[in-house]
Amino acid sequence: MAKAGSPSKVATAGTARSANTRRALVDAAIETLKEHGFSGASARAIAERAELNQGLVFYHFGSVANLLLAALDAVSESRMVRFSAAVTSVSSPAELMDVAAQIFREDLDTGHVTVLVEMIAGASSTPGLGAEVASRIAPWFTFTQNAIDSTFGASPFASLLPSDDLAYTIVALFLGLEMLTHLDGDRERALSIFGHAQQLVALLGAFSTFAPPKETS
Amino acid sequence: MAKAGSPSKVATAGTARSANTRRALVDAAIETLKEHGFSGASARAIAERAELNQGLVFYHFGSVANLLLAALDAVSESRMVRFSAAVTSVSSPAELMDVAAQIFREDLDTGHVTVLVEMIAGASSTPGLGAEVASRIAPWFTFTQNAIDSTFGASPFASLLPSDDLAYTIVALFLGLEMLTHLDGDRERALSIFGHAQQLVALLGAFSTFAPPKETS
DNA sequence: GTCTATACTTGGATAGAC
DNA sequence: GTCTATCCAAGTATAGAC
Repeated sequence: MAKAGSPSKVATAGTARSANTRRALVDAAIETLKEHGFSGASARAIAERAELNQGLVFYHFGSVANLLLAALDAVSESRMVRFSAAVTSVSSPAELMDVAAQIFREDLDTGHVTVLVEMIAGASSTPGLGAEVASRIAPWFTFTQNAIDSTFGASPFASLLPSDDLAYTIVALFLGLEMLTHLDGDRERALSIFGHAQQLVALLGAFSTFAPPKETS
Repeated sequence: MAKAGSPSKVATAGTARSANTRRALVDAAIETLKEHGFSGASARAIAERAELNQGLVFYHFGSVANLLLAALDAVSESRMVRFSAAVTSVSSPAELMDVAAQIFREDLDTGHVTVLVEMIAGASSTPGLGAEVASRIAPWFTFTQNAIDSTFGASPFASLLPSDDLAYTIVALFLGLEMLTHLDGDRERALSIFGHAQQLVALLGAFSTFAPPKETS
């Protein structure tokens, strides 16, 4: 499946300025994905933005698809760090909603979710890419599910809406809202929706007692 | 904005076999979008599938982007017809949920929503395409909102979740679920989620009386 | 080991044939 | 008016320079 070659293939540890070049390419790939989408993220376009020779894409990553996956890894990791930090300070469903809204706002500004969306949508163009993207999205489901479990876990609502399905739904909603917002440029619409969701959670809280702050292990 | 030319430009009524060629190209464009996504939907790929000369794309539609928009129009119209028919027989929120689940299942099978998703995600590649796609998505918001108003309209929940925001959310959820399902191939997951939504609506119905079947005008 | 110059392939677009 | 043969630009990939 992967072609054997001498230099880097998929992700050589490498040393020296190689790392700099790779980082520059990954950064440029992220920006290009945000600005011109998957179909606009060619080796030439990315290299031009990084002010590097186009051939370096293939030397360091083997293919454009591999570089884009590295870009997806980078944003995914950075977002996961940010998410984790934000969620640790959360103890109630209402607070979790606040964090979710805040995170969504940030993602809208930074364009990080756009990278996910473009990679998912672009996955169907290249054989095998879908599976690679899917394995990189998977952590988001478990992360979201954990966040739900540790706040809504003891709530009576948990029984009629399993947290894995809810997590899947929330990720889908994030992606869908990002896509539409990116399309129509109507930031306020999505933020208004998060506002309603916050109210709704508050209302649900009035009907029943939720789980107390649950420390992480 | 649009380049003036002799033959068809954007959508000439045309006559004779021209219409056949155009239809064949549109059909092939839809299939190509479903199978290879926006970035794989080149003039060559589409024409090859239609067994037509690649240059016909430009003669009949002026550009690949215009052909893809025509494809979006076609699926959008066909889905709108299907939707409208399904919704007219609906009189309660529970029934509306049934119809929504049914429609989603159909869209998953036919791949119609994939076309929307690919066009939205691909819009950022070509200047001006985003606005065109947005104007073709807009009817879906108003349609969804109308469906909500005529079933949930008199419900007390309408006050805490405006129907336009709810419609936007539902469209976003549709797109997001389709994207994820297409990625991981897990049909059952999305259908399970619709099942929970149906239960939830039923539960809400138990808390309060909903509006009676409201005839269209 | 790192990078550049070059080869080759695919895609968009049109001049001109029918 | 409809379509095809052809042109040029952009994309991927690599052989070879440093």
